[in-house]
Amino acid sequence: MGSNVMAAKEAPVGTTPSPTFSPLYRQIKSLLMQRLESGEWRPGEAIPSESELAIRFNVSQGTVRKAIDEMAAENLLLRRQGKGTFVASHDDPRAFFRFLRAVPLTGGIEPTESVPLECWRAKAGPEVARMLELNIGDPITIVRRLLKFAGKPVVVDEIYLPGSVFGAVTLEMLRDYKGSLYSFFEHQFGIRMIRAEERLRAVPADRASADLLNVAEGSPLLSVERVSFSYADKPVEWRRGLYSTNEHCYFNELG
Amino acid sequence: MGSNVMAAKEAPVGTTPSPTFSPLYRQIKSLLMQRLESGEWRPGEAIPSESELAIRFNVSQGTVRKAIDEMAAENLLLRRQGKGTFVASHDDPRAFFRFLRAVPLTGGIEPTESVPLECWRAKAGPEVARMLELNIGDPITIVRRLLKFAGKPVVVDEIYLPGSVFGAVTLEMLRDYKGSLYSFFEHQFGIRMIRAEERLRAVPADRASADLLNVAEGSPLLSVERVSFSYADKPVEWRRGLYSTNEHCYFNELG
DNA sequence: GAGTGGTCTAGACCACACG
DNA sequence: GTGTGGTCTAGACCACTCA
Repeated sequence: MGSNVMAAKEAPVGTTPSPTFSPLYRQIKSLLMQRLESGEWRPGEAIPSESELAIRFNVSQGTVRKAIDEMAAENLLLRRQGKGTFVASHDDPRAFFRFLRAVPLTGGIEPTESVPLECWRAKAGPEVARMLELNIGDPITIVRRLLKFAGKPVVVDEIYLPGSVFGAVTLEMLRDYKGSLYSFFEHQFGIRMIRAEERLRAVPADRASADLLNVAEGSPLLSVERVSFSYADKPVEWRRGLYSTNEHCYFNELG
Repeated sequence: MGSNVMAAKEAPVGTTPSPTFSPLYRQIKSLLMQRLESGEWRPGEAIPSESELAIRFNVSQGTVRKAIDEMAAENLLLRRQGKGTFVASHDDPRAFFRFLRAVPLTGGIEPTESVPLECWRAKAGPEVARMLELNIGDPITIVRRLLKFAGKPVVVDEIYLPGSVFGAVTLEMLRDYKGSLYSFFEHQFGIRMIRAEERLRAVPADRASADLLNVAEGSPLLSVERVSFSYADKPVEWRRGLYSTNEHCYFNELG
């Protein structure tokens, strides 16, 4: 019908048969993504209603709906019937469990507790620089913390953060904060993690980790290396966790 | 409009505010699931077109579409524009990678090869019985096999199957079959795996596994225990894999 | 009751595959 | 060209939340 936000076709021009065709709802999705990335709508806040967005973008409500559908499926937005559509947040316990796959072998759930151990500044070495798309020597912030399940130590994490964003993190801030680490990043630094890649291996326990986890030096630990991404696939955290898997395991569902 | 396949509301009757409301498209989805479970449409085959299903079920095409959308999102169906909608199959290499998360540390992909080692009958012990929802003592079939990446051994699997379904499996059949194990199950036994749960731990290598994987006895291995489910959440496979993670890792994406 | 998301419909048109 | 899935629209009505 009426003229839309942008041309329905982004000029093929080239020789390929259908190079860059993008349906309207994906263009709307892109616009919504831009709003999220720019921080115009913050985690936990409601975005405008479907009908208002439809008017604003000059498309039908169904088209807005399909854009939001996809973003809800990607856990970027959260729909609540009768209330509105909200920007996903790590304050939500569901997000917590999506990013922590350790569970007791016995089944059930146990109360978890994050114990920050250290926090210091350093310069990025080659590996961290590559993972976080930094230059070697760029400032980074490193956090070491222990994760306890039902009071028992289960995971030691070493977390590498770009100093440009997380330079102000201190051990005190971490200790004082009530909530998950990602919730902390969200509120204190305006960075929301939306996706992560993990690589798992089995490794022998080093002395320091063995002591922290109450296992014998050299006993097998589960090494979980993670790169977390914020909007626009920007890597903003690299971490390595060592999991004691005597009473817990890493749970994963394949579909 | 016209009368549909079933009542739009399944009589609340009780006192709860909205006990079992199920939208039309979910009822359609249930009907489609029944067709899949019954084997009326087999893996790889096309199901009737959306418009035909809409007529058959006396609903609009959009409603059928939404039902199929959900099933496609769950990897039960596969849509191919211009061709039709197909029952998902493990012949599809994409399914293979969804169920095998081992990748080279160096990145890239390597050719994989499954080497069946042994196949024998046994009776279900307490653990297997629980995992496969069998009775203790029920017949089971056990398969041991080695998974090689680029010619090198990386995973030893021990696979427990209910004898009632997989009693006819032999080492020769496994050796002769070209394709993945789940593809084999699909074609030879009509069982399609649609979902699996994995529990990962780090364990010391036993002598036999160490020899097969060319690692030292006692060195850390990644233990991956898996229960696979077919339609209607029926568990039909339990397996334990030991992964050598010196040159490979288990890759997982969190969203 | 007003506002929001959720469902369902009917119809038009587009993109793709295949003969 | 015919048939399939994919997009987009417009409108009606349902379910939920909150004031």
